[in-house]
Amino acid sequence: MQEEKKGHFIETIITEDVENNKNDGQVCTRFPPEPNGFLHIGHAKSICLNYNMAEKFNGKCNLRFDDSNPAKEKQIYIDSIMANVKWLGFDVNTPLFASDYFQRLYEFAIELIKKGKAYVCSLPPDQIREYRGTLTEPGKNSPFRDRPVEENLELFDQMKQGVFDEGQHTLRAKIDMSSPNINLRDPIIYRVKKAAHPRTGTTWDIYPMYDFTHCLSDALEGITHSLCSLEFEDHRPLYDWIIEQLDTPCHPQQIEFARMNINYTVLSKRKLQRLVEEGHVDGWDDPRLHTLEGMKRRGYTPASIRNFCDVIGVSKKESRIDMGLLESCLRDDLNEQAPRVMGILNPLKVTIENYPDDQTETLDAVNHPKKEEMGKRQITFSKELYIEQTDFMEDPPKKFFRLGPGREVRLRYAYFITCKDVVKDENGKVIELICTYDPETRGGNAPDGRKVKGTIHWVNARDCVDATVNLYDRLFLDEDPEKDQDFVDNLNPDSLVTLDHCKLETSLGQAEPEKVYQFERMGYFCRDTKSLDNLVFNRTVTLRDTWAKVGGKK
RNA sequence: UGGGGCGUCGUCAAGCGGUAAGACACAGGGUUUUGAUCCCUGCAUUCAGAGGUUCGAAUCCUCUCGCCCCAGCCA
Repeated sequence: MQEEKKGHFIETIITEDVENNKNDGQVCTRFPPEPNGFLHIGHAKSICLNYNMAEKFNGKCNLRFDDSNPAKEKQIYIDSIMANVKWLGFDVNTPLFASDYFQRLYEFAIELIKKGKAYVCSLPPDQIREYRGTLTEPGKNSPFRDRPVEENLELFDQMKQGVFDEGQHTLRAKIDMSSPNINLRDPIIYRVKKAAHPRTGTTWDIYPMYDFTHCLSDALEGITHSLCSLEFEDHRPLYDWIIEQLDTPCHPQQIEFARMNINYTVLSKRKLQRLVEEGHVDGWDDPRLHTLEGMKRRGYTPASIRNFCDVIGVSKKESRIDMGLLESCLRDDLNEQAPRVMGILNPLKVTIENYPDDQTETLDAVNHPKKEEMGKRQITFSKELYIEQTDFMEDPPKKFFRLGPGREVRLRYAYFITCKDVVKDENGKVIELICTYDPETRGGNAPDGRKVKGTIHWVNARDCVDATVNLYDRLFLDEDPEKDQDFVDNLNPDSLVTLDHCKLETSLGQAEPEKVYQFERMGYFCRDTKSLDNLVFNRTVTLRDTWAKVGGKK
């Protein structure tokens, strides 16, 4: 009854199709990755779009690998892609492969030849290019364009038998060499390729090209709406042409949308690959990368990514989304889900001079301020503590609510403490604070109603664990890393800062991998899955920090 | 200079002839044992520009400008 919103343009199109009972009112989409690399956040947009449209209209979405180029495809990519799609929360129980259609595709090619709509061209690659013409000049017909059907059939069969080398012959669709749309200038639909295919091995010596494979695979699967990115808009006439020539089960409708771009990062396979190969990052799953593997390791949740894809919308306008929006979606989810803990990144020793030397007491701490069901945990307190270096200033400005000489603050869940003295090393660096505590403020409230401006986090120096923490920041300095420069020259030298000997509350010693915790006041962190032998945490994202923004600190 | 697309707030994005949704960001204010969260409030007399049609246009027409994609036996 409140469902009045129209949705994006693709949803509008599908809605109308269903209302008009097109395809019997059925909706079937597909996500068609080529297994030649790892998935990134841009793919997530397509995944969510396709699966969501299918779900919304009670249809289904096929995960279909577009594996028609054995020279570039590998099983590890297939495995990773499946794992990523599943991780995002979508069904991958029955993956499909274009390679499963190779025999049928071959038969379709024969049908085309018999109809006089395709021919074997024996022009070498450079000649094919020359004959194709340019953007402004028409191409010219191949001298092999009018080969008799029988000869075409025979040659094509020989191509299949493997009697020719790569590049010697191709099968081309006979369309129009003078078309202003270059894709229609007798496009190659089959080529000789002697590489072993991850799934079909060496059974084939010829492989269908994308334009031939994709539309026919869609048709064979009964896809109703074939959603792809803008650069395929020029291919649509070819998509339709092929379907129209052949006797196919249906004629899917190709609809194009703009792919995702995000500022301060790069998303193309080629660029990601270069970052990995040149060693600018740790690998495909480096937490600074927006590959799904990297984001997972960074601590991104599937829900946050799905929500992000939902929030950014779908249109035909090329856009660059603000990284801040991605982070906002992340924080939204993490704020709800992440249990709170305390951890000190840059420790500053604090000694409570009026606290009994050997005493240790236990205090209650809630795991989530708004979700009582997440329970409580107990933390210990003693004479020796650690607080964050940034929570103390020797000469604090008026608006600084934290600790300074003579100032009083609340230690979260514990007591009010007052800084009495500052201990420095020979270089004048503050290395320890001597404080007193008010025994009356146990739990954090003063019976006399006294207020403090600040509450800071802390850790018991006698009961904590040592950890290494990776602080990640955006990988590039400029919003558009490619503007006027090679993007690798724009890498942020501080995109990774590693901190050793961070002091965390003991419970974190058993932190589960892939679980994200909020280190109160510091951000969200998760155990690094690549270094489980040691206690290493990755910062997923910082907390919003108005104080830092005002210029209070770095 | 061929063809195909796109131009609405800083960034995304609704809008489909009836007088500019929402989100993020930003700026104020409130609550708060995270300077977090949460909660209010503000934030496009204007829709790339110029003409035109109309009682009325971001929405229709014309022209202009800007940006993206296409000449792989990649997808």
